[in-house]
Order: sequence, then C-alpha cells, then structure tokens
Amino acid sequence: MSSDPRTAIMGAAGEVFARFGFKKASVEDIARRAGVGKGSIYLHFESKEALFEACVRMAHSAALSELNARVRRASTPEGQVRAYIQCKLEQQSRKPLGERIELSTLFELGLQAAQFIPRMLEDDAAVLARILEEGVEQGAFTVAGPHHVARGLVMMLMQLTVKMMPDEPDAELKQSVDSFFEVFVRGLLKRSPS
Amino acid sequence: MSSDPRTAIMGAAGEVFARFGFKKASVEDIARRAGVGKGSIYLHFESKEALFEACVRMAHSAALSELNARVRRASTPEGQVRAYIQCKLEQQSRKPLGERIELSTLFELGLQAAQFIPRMLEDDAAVLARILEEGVEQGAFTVAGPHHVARGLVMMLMQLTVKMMPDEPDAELKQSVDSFFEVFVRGLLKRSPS
Amino acid sequence: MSSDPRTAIMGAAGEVFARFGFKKASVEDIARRAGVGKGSIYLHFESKEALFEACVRMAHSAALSELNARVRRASTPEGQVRAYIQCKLEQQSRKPLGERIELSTLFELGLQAAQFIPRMLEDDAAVLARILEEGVEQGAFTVAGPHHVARGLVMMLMQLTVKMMPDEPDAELKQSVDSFFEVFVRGLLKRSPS
Amino acid sequence: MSSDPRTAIMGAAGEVFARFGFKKASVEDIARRAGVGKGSIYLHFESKEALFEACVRMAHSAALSELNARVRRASTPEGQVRAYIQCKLEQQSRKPLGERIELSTLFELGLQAAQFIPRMLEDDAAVLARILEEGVEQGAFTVAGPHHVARGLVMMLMQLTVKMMPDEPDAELKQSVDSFFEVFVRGLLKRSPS
DNA sequence: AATGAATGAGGATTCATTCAT
DNA sequence: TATGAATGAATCCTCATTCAT
Repeated sequence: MSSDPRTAIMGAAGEVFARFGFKKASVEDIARRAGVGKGSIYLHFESKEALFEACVRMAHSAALSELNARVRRASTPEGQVRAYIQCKLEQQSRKPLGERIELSTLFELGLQAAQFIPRMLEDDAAVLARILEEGVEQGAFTVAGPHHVARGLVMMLMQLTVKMMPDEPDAELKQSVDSFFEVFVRGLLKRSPS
Repeated sequence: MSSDPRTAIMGAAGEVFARFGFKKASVEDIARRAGVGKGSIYLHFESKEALFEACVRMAHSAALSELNARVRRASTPEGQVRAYIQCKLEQQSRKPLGERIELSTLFELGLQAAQFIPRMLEDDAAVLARILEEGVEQGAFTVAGPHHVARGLVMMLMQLTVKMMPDEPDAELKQSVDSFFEVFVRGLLKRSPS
Repeated sequence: MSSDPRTAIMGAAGEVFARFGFKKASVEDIARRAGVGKGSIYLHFESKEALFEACVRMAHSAALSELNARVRRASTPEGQVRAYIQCKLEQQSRKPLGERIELSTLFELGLQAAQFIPRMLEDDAAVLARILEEGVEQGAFTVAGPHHVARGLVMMLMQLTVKMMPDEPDAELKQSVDSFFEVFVRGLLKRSPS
Repeated sequence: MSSDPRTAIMGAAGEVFARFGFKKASVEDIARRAGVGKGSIYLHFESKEALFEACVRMAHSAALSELNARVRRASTPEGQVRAYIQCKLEQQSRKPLGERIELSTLFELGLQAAQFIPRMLEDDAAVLARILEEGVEQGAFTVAGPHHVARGLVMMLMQLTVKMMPDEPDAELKQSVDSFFEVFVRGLLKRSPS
C-alpha cells in the first residue's frame, strides 16, 4: 500500500492488533501484511510493545482531529453533542483501522499503558465538556457537572470500541445505540418553563 | 474451598480470567488456585476455551438473578431504572469474581463466542425493556422504542466491565459514570405538561 | 543413557557446552541428545544459564573428589605432585565429559560466573598448596610461597581445559605437556647440599 | 584513526573480538568502532570468520616480532628465558589489543581455525627451543627434550591469554603466575656438581 | 568504493494439552 | 478419578549478509 515502510508497518499493525489484540497478534503476521521482512519491524520500532503504543497514539491523534472538525461544523449545542456522538460511533465502526484498538487490549500492556490512557480520555472529554458548558450558558442545556458527564460519556464511548460485530455494520445494533443516546440528549435539554 | 472439583475449577478460572484475560491466563495457574492437578481440568472441560465459556455462562446466570431481585425491590419505574443501573455497576466493580469477565476478553475467543454474547445481552435488555414499558404505561416515562433503548444501555454497561482502573475503586471515576447516567434518567422522564 | 531426565540433561549439556561453548550450544540440540523434549529442560532448570552453571558445579565437584583420591594414593611429596598434575591432565583429556568446560566459556556468562570461578580455583589450589607445604616440611622441596605457586599451577591447568585437539588424544601434544611439567617438578626439588 | 579502512576495520575488530569473543562480537559494533558502514566490511573481508582469522594472524605476527626483539636483548640463557616469559605475559595483559584474542575464542570457529593454530604455536615454541638448546650447550641448563619443553611452555602461555579477571590487572594473580614460572626456571638450571 | 535498510534463519522460552502411572 | 512430567508448536527478537543507491 505505502512505499514508506514505517507507515506500512503501522498500518498493518493497526489491522492486526485491532483484530487479535496485543498478545495474539504476531509480529510475523504484521510483517507479512506490511510486505516487509520480520526483522525490518525492529529497524523502526524498539519492540512489539513500542509498535503498539505508536499505533494507539497515532490513531487517537487522528481521531481527535476529526472529532474537533466535525463538532465545529454544527451550530447549536444540541447539534454539536449529536455530532460528537455520531462522529465517535462512526470512528469505531470504521473497518480496518487503528482507531478500533480496544481499550482492554491496551490494558494487556499493564502499567505503562495506563499512563497515556487517562490522557487520551481527558482529551476527548475536554471537547465534550466545552460543548456542554456552552449549551448551559446559552440556556439550551441543564447539566449538573458538565465535566463529569463528559467524562462519563467518553468512557462509555471508548468502551464501545470493542468491535461489536466482527466486521459487519449491524443495522439493528446501530439503532439500539442511537436510541440510547437519544435519551441521553433528551436528558441534557433544558425543559421549557411550565 | 469447594470439595467438588468442577466447582472449584470454575471459581478459580473466574478469578484468573477476570484478572488476566483469556490468553494471558494460564491453565497451570487456574489449577493451582483450584487446588487440583493441571490434568484434572481436562477431565471436566474439553479445553481452555470450553472452561472459559462455562465461566461466562455461569457468571451471567448468577448476575441475572441478582438483577431481577434488585429491580423487584423498587416500586416506581424510575426507582427500578436506577436500581437496574446501580446493580449492574456494582456487579462490575465487585472485585475478584467471575461476573467481571470483560466483553472484549470474550472476543479474544473469536467467532464462536460471538454466538452466546447476543443471547446474554438480550436477557439483560429484556429486564430493562420491561421496566421502560411499564414506566410508559404508567405515564412516568416518555420513550420512543423502549426495546432499543434497553439494548443500547445494556451494551454500554457491558462495555464498562472493562476494569477501568486495575483494582482501585476510583471515586472520581464513579462520579463520572453516575453523572452520566443521571442525565440518561432525566432523559427518560416525562415532562410535566406546560 | 540415564533414565533420570535431570541426569540425562546434564550429561547432554556437558557434552554440548564442552564442544560448542555457551552461546553456540543450542537448547534444542541438548534436548535431542538427552532424548527429551525441548520444553522438558525448563522443568528442571530455570534457564540455559542455570543449566550451564549446574553442569560446571557438578563437574568441578566430581573432579575435586577424584583429585583428592588420586593424591592420597601417592606416598612421597614428589609423587603427590606428579599425581596431581597427571590427574588434572587426564581429567581434561577425558572425552565427552563436563569436566572439560572451558574457562572462557564460563566468562561468556559475564559477572555472575566470575563469582564461583575463583572459588573453584581456590579449592584446587588448596589441595596442591598442602602438598607443597608438606614437601617443604619433609625437606623434599624448596619452594618460596607455596600458596602462590599452587595457584599459578592450577591456573595453568585450568586453562588447559581448552580442548586442545578437538577429539583425538594427540601423543605429541601429551609429551610436550609432560616435558614441561617435568621441568616444573625438577624446580621444586631441594638440591642436595654441595 | 587510520585513513585506510582495511586497517581501521582490523583494529576495531581486534578490540571487539578480544572483549566479546567471536560469537558475541557483532559486525555492526565493529563497523561503528571502525568508523565505516556495516557493508564496507564485506568489501574487504569475505566474512566475519575471515576477518577474525586476519586479526589473529596479524596479532600473532606482531607479537612474534616483539618476542624476538626482547629475547635478543638478554645475554644469558636464563635471562632469555625470563625475558621470553615476561614478554609473553605482558603481551597478554595488554588491554585493548588484538594480541589478546583468546585461544578458545579461536576454537569457536571449529575445525578450520585448528589449522593455523599449531603453526602459530610452533613459531613461538621455536624461539624458546632455540634458547633452551643454547643454554644446554653453554652448560647453564639441564633439559631433556628442549623442543617438547618449549612447546609445553608455549601452550601454557597461550592458554593464559584468557582474560583472567575481566579488566583489572590483579596483583595477587600476577604474583601467582610469577611464582609458578620461578619454579619452572629453577627446574631448568643445571645443578652445581656436588 | 561506500552505505545502511532490508532480510530471514536461528535461538530461548512459554504453555495448552496428553498420557503413563 | 487424579496427577504432573513431558511435549513441541508458537512467539519474540538478534544479527550476519546482501544489494539498491
């Protein structure tokens, strides 16, 4: 795919880690998919763990950019919240990409990974918290503790990263998730004064 | 603990799978904790995978019973929804038990496991759907598509099973989750007529 | 050869380490010669290094016992020195045994090995030092600093452990070594008063 | 250091082989020290083994010249023998140089190396044999089979090349070796007629 | 002539599973 | 029924060697 081996390796690694998790993913398999020799991986990454971390960081960074862009395109707070949730859900259902690396795959790595996970989570939550606060200021939302709510939602969404349906975008499933979040959004809205 | 080896093995396996996930959990470790020989495990279970599936089924069955009991104890629909969510969250934060087997650990097994997961999910969702429907009938909730909402919530909750912070019951974290669900419940409630 | 796997492994390891040194020796090869599976080695020894250390310790212990026995059989100090040297030389030329592990093979292990090597050397030197001292007391030898001389000789002899001729006991070579030590013994003897 | 790459490579290789032995020495490390690219080594040497052999030949050639010079400087046979032994011991304790390549490192190469080792040994032994014969002719020594004794001593000395204590010039150790050779020299001397 | 990225065989170690006792 | 010693496939990583530039 890519003539740059580093990129090719990270792409292949993203796919393999997403499909098999950290332990089950084999370096040999990643190399084969990347179209490089097994040893070449070690020219670019210190170890399998380092490669995994690089994949996660890159994936999250790209996802965060997209998230910001999508949110900015909506004009009302409610629209922004919906855009936020939609964007996240779409990112997770995108097929072969690194964004789909599961949270619990991260935990396989143990303590070291635990250090950058909260950071990623906070990055995502900050975007949402901002939206909620603005919604409150503008009189659109009623939210007690926007920061906490934002973190809670983000955590829910990160969990979802688990590839719910191995590869097919299940319509039933999607509707369930949508319905759930519909209730959530309704819970945010300020009630018209009686 | 238990004089019945099958039970002892399942108990030990629940702990080990919960702590390490499927791949990292070693049969030897399970045998040691169960106080039996390594080979004895294969007298009672076809394979490591079969043992894992048995653990999950059993854990889910126990959790479902508890869930029903807790919900029945509340009188109003809102109380029942709150009880439902609380019960689920508690089950997940209970430390060393089998109920905490993570969804994504299930996916390590691949396609075969995917067959009984939807079933478990439906079981849990059915309980909640019932609550929502009753709430609508009684005029307490306004919910479009209670079945879908129920499935959506259950999926969120299952994901949460990921041990968010390895072993400490983090208070900050708990508050985030609680805040999030508070909004959700608010979204369920019927608005008083203006 | 041996029905006890631990013994069979140590025997095979002795041969392979002696022939190839530590790095070049492969665990697979050792297992094959021992007639056991590759994994079985790790039931009995923590690691390849631990196996190597066990071989060295055992070989040295056996060699030391034999050395003491052979020396005791001689009656005069001169005879004892000759017995000592002969025994050592024979031990080193014995074909397939662990006694032939080379000193420099030991050093491949780095610092950890350095701890028990001086000990082994001292053990051997002590036996010889005793002989020299008795020889001096009985008026047979003239030696300045018997302890140092003993250590010097033992060091020479340990070095010899290098498999001088891959597998054949070369007669020429043997005579050279014998001649050399003949001069050494002559140097020990007290000169008759003029 | 040297603008000639071939020389620079051999110098670097001498250091690295001396410090790590054949197997553990890495071509990359040698290239780095020599200040050339890894691939350039293969422009000048067929293989790692060929490079090693070249180092040994060169080191031995230089050592032999020095040996001859030192011996010639002494006037009596006894003085020459002492000079010979001193020179050899010094050569071996010289730190970072190629002369210190260990005999057993040579054997790592297996059978091929065994072909040039006896030759080197004979070269060194010839020098000493000459000294001993002259000593006998001049009535200073009593030696049966000077050639054999010479070969024996040279073999002892070659073995010593093993870096006894990784890097520190241990004074105790030196004294032991000196004491040992003192006895040897004493064994050479003709006894005054009673 | 010189480089160093790329390769892939080789090696230590782990662990689910089997089977003789 | 129960055991745990034995197995060997599978995995990560190293490094001598090649070759396109």
